[in-house]
This record gives sequence, structure tokens and C-alpha cells, in this order.
Amino acid sequence: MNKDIDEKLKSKKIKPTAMRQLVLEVLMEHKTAISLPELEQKFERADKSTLYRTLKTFQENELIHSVEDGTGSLRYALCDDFCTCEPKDLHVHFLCTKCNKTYCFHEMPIPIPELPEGFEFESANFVVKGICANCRKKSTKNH
Amino acid sequence: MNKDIDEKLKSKKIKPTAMRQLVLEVLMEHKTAISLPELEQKFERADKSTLYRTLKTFQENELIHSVEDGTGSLRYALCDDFCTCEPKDLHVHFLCTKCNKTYCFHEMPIPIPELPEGFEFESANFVVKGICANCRKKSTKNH
DNA sequence: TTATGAATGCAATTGTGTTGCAAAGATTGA
DNA sequence: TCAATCTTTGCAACACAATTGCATTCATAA
Repeated sequence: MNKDIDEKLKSKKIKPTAMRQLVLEVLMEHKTAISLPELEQKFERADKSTLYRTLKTFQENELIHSVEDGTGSLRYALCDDFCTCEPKDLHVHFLCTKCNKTYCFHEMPIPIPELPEGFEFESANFVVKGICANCRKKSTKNH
Repeated sequence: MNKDIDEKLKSKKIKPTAMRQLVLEVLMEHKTAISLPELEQKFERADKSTLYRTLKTFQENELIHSVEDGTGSLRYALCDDFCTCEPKDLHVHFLCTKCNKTYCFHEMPIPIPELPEGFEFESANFVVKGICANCRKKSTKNH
């Protein structure tokens, strides 16, 4: 079993069960944010609620964050190493309307707008939609 | 029946049926964005799928826009008079985590970030979460 | 008036998220 | 080492929003 995985779990104080190791492995291999149903399909035979609770645990311990990308299902992605899921760690996400993948733009912080009098900021969800670089390339290749 | 309502429908080329007049009336009275289940509750006896299709029609004809506010259900709100639901008309929405209302900040356009090479912008959904002015007032009153 | 298309109402289905509960597994203290 | 306890997992069931099929009703135009 990959050493990286156990260390990542340990650093977030998550008990490294076999299931959690497997889920984290999938999350690390997957370059884009993944939904619960998608995660389910990555396993031959795994229980939905176990995966669900695994993701919840990961999220509570700030190993992953979730994105409401408007596809109807929440998507989850690994946090950066020093992410503590505070406003400073919020970043833009990009949903490709062609391949339906959701990218984390970790290096692109969400701009915090000046709110009207009396409104108090807590968090934000910023999803840009369009065509990703990969799909763009494909669509212009045979042209 | 309110003259405003018929004119609004007419200007968007929507046939003014009784149902549509009623739904638009509710949308105009409601100051915040409303979801399909919420809309359903505004009527004694109205069919879900009719309301659903009414909202779809309104949206296709750019009378209303939808927000994915992360509450699990899409919310709909009236567009500004000259809105054509293009990128220029995109604006920030605010979800109050206390009263669960979603506000349109029509005067606050969504900042369009510089995307990485090859990514193409189409649309965006920007939802700020926090405490709204109304809830803030309430919570500091008896203090 | 009749033929046509649009709108509505009802029932059923899909898909995602969530919970209850019992079994299995891990941990701790005697 | 064993028993008691807590955690995790697997299965079943449920809640809820969104969506579709189909028959009926309604509006419109020939």
C-alpha cells in the first residue's frame, strides 16, 4: 500500500482503514472532482453509504472539499496540503459542459465581493462553466 | 388581473394562461429566489409538473433565471427588465445560512476570471453564503 | 364547427443523498 | 487473554428534487 496515502490520512488524523485507503487512492489518481455516484462506479463492489460516510469523514477532517457544480451531484476533490477549508482556501472551480468534468483551480482564489450593508460573509461557491482545454483541443484537431 | 403581469408575459412572448399569471404573480411578490417545492406550497392545489414546466417556459424565454445555491433545489428569480441571460447579466447571489433565503444582487456582476490557456468561458454561478442583513438585525436586537 | 396544437393534471420513475440497524472489526482495560 | 466497548462497514429503506409519459382539457385557427 502506498506510503503517501497512509501519511496523508495520518496527517489529517483519520484512522487508515482499508476502505479509506482505497477511496483516497482513487481521489489522488482522479485529476478532477468526483461525485459519490462516480466514486461508486470506480469499485466493483462497494457500498454507497460506506463511500458516503468515508467522504463525509474526509471532508470533516479537511482532506477533501466539496463543490456544488450544478450537475445535480456534489463533487469532491483533494484539498491542497495546507488547506484548512477557510475562506482563504476557497478557489474557483470549472465545469466543462462538454466532458462534464469539474476542475479545481487551486491557484485562483475566489474574489470576495463587497456585500451590502448588514450582510456577513461566511463562505462562497464559484463555478465557471465552459469548455475545458482538453475538449477544445479535441474539437479543433480534425477541422 | 394585474396589467403588469400580462405585459411582462407578452414582452417575453409567453402566452398568458391563468396558471402562468398566477405563477408570475407569486414570483413578483416574492423578494427572494424561490424553488419548485416552495412554489408548490404557495398554491392550495397545483400540480408539480405544471409548475415545473411553467418555470422552464419562463426560463427559456428569459423571464426568470435559476440559481444553484447548494440547498439541493434550484431556485428561480425574476430577471431584470433588460436581462437577456447573457454573461453580462450574470450576478452574485447570496444564500443566508440562517433563514435559507437566496437573494439576487442584481447590481453586483460576477467577476469573470482569467482562465488558464485553452479554457473557454460560457457561464458562471457565484453564490456567497453567510448571514443576511435581516437575520443579523434580529440576532443583535435582544442582546 | 372541427381539426390541430398547446397546456395541464396525474401517475410513475430516476437519481442523489441520507439514515437505521445489525454484523464485523478494532481497541482498550482488567 | 478475554470481555466490554467503540468504530466501521454493509444492507435495506427512505426522503426529496427533478423529470417524463400519457391522457385530458383548453385555446386557436382554418
